[in-house]
Amino acid sequence: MLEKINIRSSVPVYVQIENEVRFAIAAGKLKPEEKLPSVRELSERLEINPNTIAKSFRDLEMMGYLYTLRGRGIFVDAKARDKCKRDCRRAVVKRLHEVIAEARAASMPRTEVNEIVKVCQGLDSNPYGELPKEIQALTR
Amino acid sequence: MLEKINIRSSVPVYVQIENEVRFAIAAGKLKPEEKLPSVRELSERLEINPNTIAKSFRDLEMMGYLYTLRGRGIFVDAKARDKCKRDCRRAVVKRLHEVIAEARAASMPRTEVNEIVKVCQGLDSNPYGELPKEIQALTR
Amino acid sequence: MLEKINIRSSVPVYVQIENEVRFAIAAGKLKPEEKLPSVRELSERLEINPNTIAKSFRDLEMMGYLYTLRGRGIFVDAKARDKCKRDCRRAVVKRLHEVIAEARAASMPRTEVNEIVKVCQGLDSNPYGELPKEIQALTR
Amino acid sequence: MLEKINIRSSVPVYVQIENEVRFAIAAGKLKPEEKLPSVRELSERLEINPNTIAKSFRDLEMMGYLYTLRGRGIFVDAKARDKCKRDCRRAVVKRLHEVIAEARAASMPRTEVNEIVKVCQGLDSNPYGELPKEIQALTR
DNA sequence: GTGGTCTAGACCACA
DNA sequence: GTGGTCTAGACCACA
Repeated sequence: MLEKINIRSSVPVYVQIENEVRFAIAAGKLKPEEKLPSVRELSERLEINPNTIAKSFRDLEMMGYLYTLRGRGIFVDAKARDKCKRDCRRAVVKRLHEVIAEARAASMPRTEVNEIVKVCQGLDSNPYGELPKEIQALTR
Repeated sequence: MLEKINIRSSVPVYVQIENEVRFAIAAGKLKPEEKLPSVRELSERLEINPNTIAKSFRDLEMMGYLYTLRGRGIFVDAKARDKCKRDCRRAVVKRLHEVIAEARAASMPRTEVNEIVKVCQGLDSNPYGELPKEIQALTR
Repeated sequence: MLEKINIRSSVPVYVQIENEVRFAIAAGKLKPEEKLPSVRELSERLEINPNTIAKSFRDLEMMGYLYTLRGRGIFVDAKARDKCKRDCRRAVVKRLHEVIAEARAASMPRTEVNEIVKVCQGLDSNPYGELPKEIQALTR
Repeated sequence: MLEKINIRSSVPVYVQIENEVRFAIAAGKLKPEEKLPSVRELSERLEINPNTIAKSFRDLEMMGYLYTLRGRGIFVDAKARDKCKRDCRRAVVKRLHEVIAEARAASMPRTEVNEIVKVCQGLDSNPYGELPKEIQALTR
């Protein structure tokens, strides 16, 4: 978990971290009541400013996914998974709508959009990493 | 053209303007060699600072979509349309890949993604405006 | 004369006109006391705003190259040729210095600069038109 | 680096900054991955508005010479040097062609051009500063 | 601390 | 009339 952070991505680092954690909770990789790695450990491992990681955890706590036990660490909320799934779905809906509306605005044929979706669905890649070659092939 | 600017969107105004122009070129609504409205006129019509409009036009010129004739105005480059289509396609591919990879990471079933795509494809909405009710219904 | 105006050049149209006239005087193609074409005729022939042509002629008059006889036209000053040669030389010196100093700043070897100069000296091309193919070959 | 900005020059300040940075990259004074001074620091040191500096950096980023890491700073792109050399060469070729073609148009003898080039090559002066006395001597 | 966005407005070059 | 340059300064996102 959290090995996929890409500081060159246009997606802010703190958003990438928040997303990684939420995706992990939604996917059941982070279990209810499981302890997260400490800010310090992550900061060193990922070579990311501790303030950035702390901000992500603070945000996730405010959103109700995590809770802090002072002196012990940060833990996954027991009811986080369902909430996570709903929120991830909401985000996906909003962004798919935006991209597809843009494609319409540029009068890209719907069939092309469908083909691109099909190729993307067939992969299992890091959203913030370099584009896989199957995707790069589509951009020509 | 260019009536859709939404100053409340998190997408910066200058990016919205650039996108609107590119979509219009790609869709053939702005013809090669056609003159764009003047910076001042747009600034008044859209109630946006002329510097912001000028920045968008400058960017689009650097990208090769527009060219300036001093004292006359700003025009659509003769070869802009093909370039625009390619670039718009590239952007759509990149972003669709990102969203769908996120959905995978959150282990959202592929069938759900397909359903959302289907609904979005059935609409013709402003990418930066308020979410249409059909889309809002999907977020619950 | 004055057929070489290129409205797409980054050199302003009025400067191109002024230069063309000065070069023609320096080269002896425009003789002392010779009458220039009227603003109106040039404006129509070159498809250039009459204000622009009038500005060029006004400037050239202020610089002492031309004089106006009201109702008759604009004429080349009798002593213009020597002055023109001096001024052209001055401009060439100033600009050659600037470009060569830039080449030094970018640490381009002096030998390369000399080679480029040699190729340019071998041609007889329009300064404001498209680059001739011998020059384009040098830019790779 | 960047001490040579001349606000009285007719070359716009942001262009001078862009050129200084490009020359420094081409000459190897700015190394790949090196961090540039911050916008604020330069703004204070050079007494130039931060917006102007930021514009230069933004342009250089769009041209592929620099990249930004949010919250960290602006850095030299790893592949910038070769690109820079090519682009600087291209600019020198284009401008040398223009000046020399002007000299031809004014029927200045080629030998004179060669002499001026020779003197310029013997100096190491700031392209945008005052003309050195050796050059001024040539303009009489 | 870093850079990015946007507004307001002066002033200029150009056609 | 057209766009370009530059300053000043507010406010924001990010690390």
